[in-house]
Amino acid sequence: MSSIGLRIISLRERNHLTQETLAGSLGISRASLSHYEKLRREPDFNTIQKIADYFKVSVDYLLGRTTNPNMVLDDNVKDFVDHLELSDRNIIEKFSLVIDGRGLSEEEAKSFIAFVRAERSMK
Amino acid sequence: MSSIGLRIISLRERNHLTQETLAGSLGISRASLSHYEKLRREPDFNTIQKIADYFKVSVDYLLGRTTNPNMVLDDNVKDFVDHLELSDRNIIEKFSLVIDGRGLSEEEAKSFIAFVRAERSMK
DNA sequence: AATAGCTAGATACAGTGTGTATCATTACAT
DNA sequence: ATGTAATGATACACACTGTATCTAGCTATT
Repeated sequence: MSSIGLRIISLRERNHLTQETLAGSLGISRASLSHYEKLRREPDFNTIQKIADYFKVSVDYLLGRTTNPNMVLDDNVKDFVDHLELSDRNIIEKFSLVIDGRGLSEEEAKSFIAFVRAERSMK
Repeated sequence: MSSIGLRIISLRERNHLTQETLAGSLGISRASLSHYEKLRREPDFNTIQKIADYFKVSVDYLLGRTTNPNMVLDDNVKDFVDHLELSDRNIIEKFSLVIDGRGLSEEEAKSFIAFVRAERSMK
């Protein structure tokens, strides 16, 4: 059902962290973290968001609702700009433009980018 | 901190549902739903995912996170646009939109939003 | 092989948080 | 005013969580 345990394990090991160190960073006990990984306990919203923030993934990813851990950080403009040399298509795939919790379709995002370029070229 | 309560209220009212009917659809008691909306209780992951699925939004959105990859997209885009709850200005501030290395001016962003709305309203 | 050190899984229990029934309150129409 | 629908608030039994602690596996060193 839920894959949050496997996701946390994967993220933790990918970053070469022990349960001990990660738990410390999250401000919880190692035992609690172990429980989350082994699906014996469910972290509360505060904790799951700390985990998401720590690994810079979405909560939906942690919950196994999406396979894409990438995300747009609203205040991380630099990261966004770093990827602007990609094609429109890649930009769209890399970042999900979201308004009010719901994403733009790929078509809309493409139109958006083309629209801004057209506007600018007029000046 | 968490805005899940307001999000649920907003989604529920947008869809003209009472606590009673929504709670029924989610398989929980009305009292529980009321608690979630008033931030007296935290739904477990199973329930919050039911809510996300029901309204076709992400869990990240429900939690009031500003990041949001891989949305569950709703085909009814027009309905979505009709119910944008943020002002244009808030949308602009929220996204820090950048194209071709240049941040969108407020004017550009407004044009974009108007553009998307116009596009969507045609469907 | 034995030991030590590190890491993670399992368990028990006190304490906290949750779901629900129930009551109170508000809003609104008649 | 009265009735009705909807929501907010409260109390309590119960379930779940966080943590300490114990156990076990693994690796390196001697």
